[in-house]
Amino acid sequence: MKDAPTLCSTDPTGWSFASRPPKNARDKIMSAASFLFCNHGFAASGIDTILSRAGTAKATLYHHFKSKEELIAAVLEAEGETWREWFFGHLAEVEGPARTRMLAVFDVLEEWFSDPGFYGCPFINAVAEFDSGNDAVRRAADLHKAYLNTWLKAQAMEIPVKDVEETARTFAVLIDGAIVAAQHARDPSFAQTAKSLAKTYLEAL
Amino acid sequence: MKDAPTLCSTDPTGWSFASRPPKNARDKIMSAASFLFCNHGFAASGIDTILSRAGTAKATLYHHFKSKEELIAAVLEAEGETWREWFFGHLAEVEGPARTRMLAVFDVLEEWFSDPGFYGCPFINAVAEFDSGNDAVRRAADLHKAYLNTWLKAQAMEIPVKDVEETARTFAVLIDGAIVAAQHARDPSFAQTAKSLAKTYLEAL
DNA sequence: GATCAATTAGACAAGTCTGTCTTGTTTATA
DNA sequence: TATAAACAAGACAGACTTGTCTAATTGATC
Repeated sequence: MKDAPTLCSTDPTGWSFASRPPKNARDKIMSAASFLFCNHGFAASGIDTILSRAGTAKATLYHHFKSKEELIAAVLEAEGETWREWFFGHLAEVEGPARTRMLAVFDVLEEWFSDPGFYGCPFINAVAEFDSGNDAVRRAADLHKAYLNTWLKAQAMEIPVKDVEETARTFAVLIDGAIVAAQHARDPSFAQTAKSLAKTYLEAL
Repeated sequence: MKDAPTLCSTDPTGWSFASRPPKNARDKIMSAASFLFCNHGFAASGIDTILSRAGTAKATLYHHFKSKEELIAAVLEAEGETWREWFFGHLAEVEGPARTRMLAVFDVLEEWFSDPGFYGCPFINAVAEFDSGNDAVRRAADLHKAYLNTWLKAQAMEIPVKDVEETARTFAVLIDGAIVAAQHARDPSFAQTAKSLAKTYLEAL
């Protein structure tokens, strides 16, 4: 896996979205939008600000995306894909049984939390801001959660555990809790709090 | 304790903020703003929309609050106070040792999650939307978290546990995780997932 | 070299946003 | 009853919003 996370949060220069200097205008826009949405919120980031950061023309943005809403959805999808690639990539490198991999989740999370530009999970933040007001956002968030849930269930089956679904739900609570607690307190070590809780849970199964 | 929660989320009519039919214009504005901020987001709720819902005049709003930012801060403070009164009030009624009270947290949470108008935690949502962009919001969120932390530590000392601070952190992760998971999946039963995890944690101490 | 898509630059429309101000009315209280 | 605070109604300013449109320019491909 790459040594540095490739999330939008990790690079204040903003060239972080996919994989370094974006050449075409579309990527430049996505990169700038990712950075601004994640750091200042979706509604708070205006089209003109995004364009000014991207250094592109307005007509170009509306050539690639039919509306701001579509841009938001595209950014969330791309951001999610980048994140999952990084996250699951790290976990795939973990040696040992599925149980070890499940616990390693929280070490990878801590690395994420430790990034100076960590802003929380874009999907949690997006649902917090829009919730019922934007179907595309909800769909993107649901998809992201589904990916995570699938991975967790696969690990749980491999351990194996009796109630795979419940184990996945348990880890979902721990992951979300660690993210939010770390974001609010600006303290990456909440990942370790969640990890030792996860260890206790697995031992008690 | 009152039989019905008094949170802004619980009453679509919007007369829920503090304690039923608000008489003065200030309360009407707070009530309308609470409802709209919580259900549609802070940036998405315009002053005119709030005024139209509150049935008050614009000059009245700016007579009581010097800006929208101040209104947001006031709403968060009031919303937090109402929530804590309801939450800790419920828990104070729980009979038995501190350990039982700690676990009852998740039953009270489930009741909250089960409200049809449950929109997640206003503070989590506010930090997600503003984060670094609004000091008053962060202060209100920090204060809310501090209240919860104090309560958790008091219970942990009463149990008693060895590391009071770590137990409080553990419960903070569980509570935040349950809130976010329940909000995203629209499934109140995540409270019980967190509860059984908490039980395992306390038993393993 | 010609053609077509991508892009730039910016004016512009039409609406929304917060916040101010004026004028007059209600309400509570001393 | 007199006085002051609270409130209503709404015009208005000025800035900002998303999105459209025109016109000129670049770049790649046939």
